[in-house]
Amino acid sequence: MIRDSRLSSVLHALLHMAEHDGPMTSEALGRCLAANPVVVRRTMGLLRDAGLVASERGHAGGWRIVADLETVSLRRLHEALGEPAIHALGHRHETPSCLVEQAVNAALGQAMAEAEALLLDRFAQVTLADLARDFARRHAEVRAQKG
Amino acid sequence: MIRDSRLSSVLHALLHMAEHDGPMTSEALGRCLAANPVVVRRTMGLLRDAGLVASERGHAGGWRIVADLETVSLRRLHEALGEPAIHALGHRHETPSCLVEQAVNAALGQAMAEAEALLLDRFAQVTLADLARDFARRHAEVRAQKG
DNA sequence: AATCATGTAACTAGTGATGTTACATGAAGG
DNA sequence: CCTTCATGTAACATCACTAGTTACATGATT
Ligand code: FES
Ligand code: FES
Repeated sequence: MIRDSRLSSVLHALLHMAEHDGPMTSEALGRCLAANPVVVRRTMGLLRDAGLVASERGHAGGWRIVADLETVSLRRLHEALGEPAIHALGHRHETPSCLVEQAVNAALGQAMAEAEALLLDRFAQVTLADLARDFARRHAEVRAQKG
Repeated sequence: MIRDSRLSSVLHALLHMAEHDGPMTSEALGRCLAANPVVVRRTMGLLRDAGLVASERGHAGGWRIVADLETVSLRRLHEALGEPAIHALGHRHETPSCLVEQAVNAALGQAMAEAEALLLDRFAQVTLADLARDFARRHAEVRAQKG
């Protein structure tokens, strides 16, 4: 089980919703993601708290996007999910008194900080609209091959 | 205990060993790392399998470095540890049939691959000797401040 | 009123490093 | 020889975290 696939999940869900008319229920999204509806609510609830989606109960209820696809970047979604840890590696002690460990943490920490900065920068430069366009391109390719 | 701190641990241990005459026991290293001696053996055993350190039993036994500090990079240590996953994030499905998920995985995967490549590159450019020199510099700084 | 769908709490499952106990194996010293 | 020391390794517990599941309350629509 990979550690955290929520960013991947919400992206899949959001693009689905973008291509879909009207709200989508947690159960429908759960079927698409092969995930449990309660987990969908749990995760989408974080996006709702961030003002990116809205939820409604009752008949014809479900989830819908309330943000502009052009302005929502992967980084904003990452933040909406609570900025979970990106790296699986870490230090043993954060603020060691030992000089050796300080040297080790400095070297490791700098490399990891650079990698994290790069990743967040890439995340900031990709929007939901970009992904929707990429999907449309892939879709057209497949149709062209079949036809 | 939140994440994988083995690379940090072995770096700390190796630099300790580098500054120390004769082999160091797992118990002594465990005291320095605030770790269990069995865990030390477990982790150092991977470095031994990679030919970076040697272990001996009995009186005056313990661990010692058998590689050149100048040639052992953080990346080589990372490999010796079995190249554990660097990212805490991941995809839900690796090879999805759904085009939406393919687009999502492509975008996420590229960003993560770039970040991982950068991190491994930084790891490749730092050797144990570099860290030892950094430690010596910090040590001199502290002595200068005290004196 | 019945139905649908979210909101949320509470619990379980699975994963992987780390902690711990226990015992076998081999090397040095007496 | 035999005691001591230290590694080698198995087996199991612990911890943190996401994901899965069950159960029930709440609110909106019909
Ligand atoms: S399963 Fe619905 S588009 Fe991915
Ligand atoms: S505790 Fe020994 S140098 Fe870090």
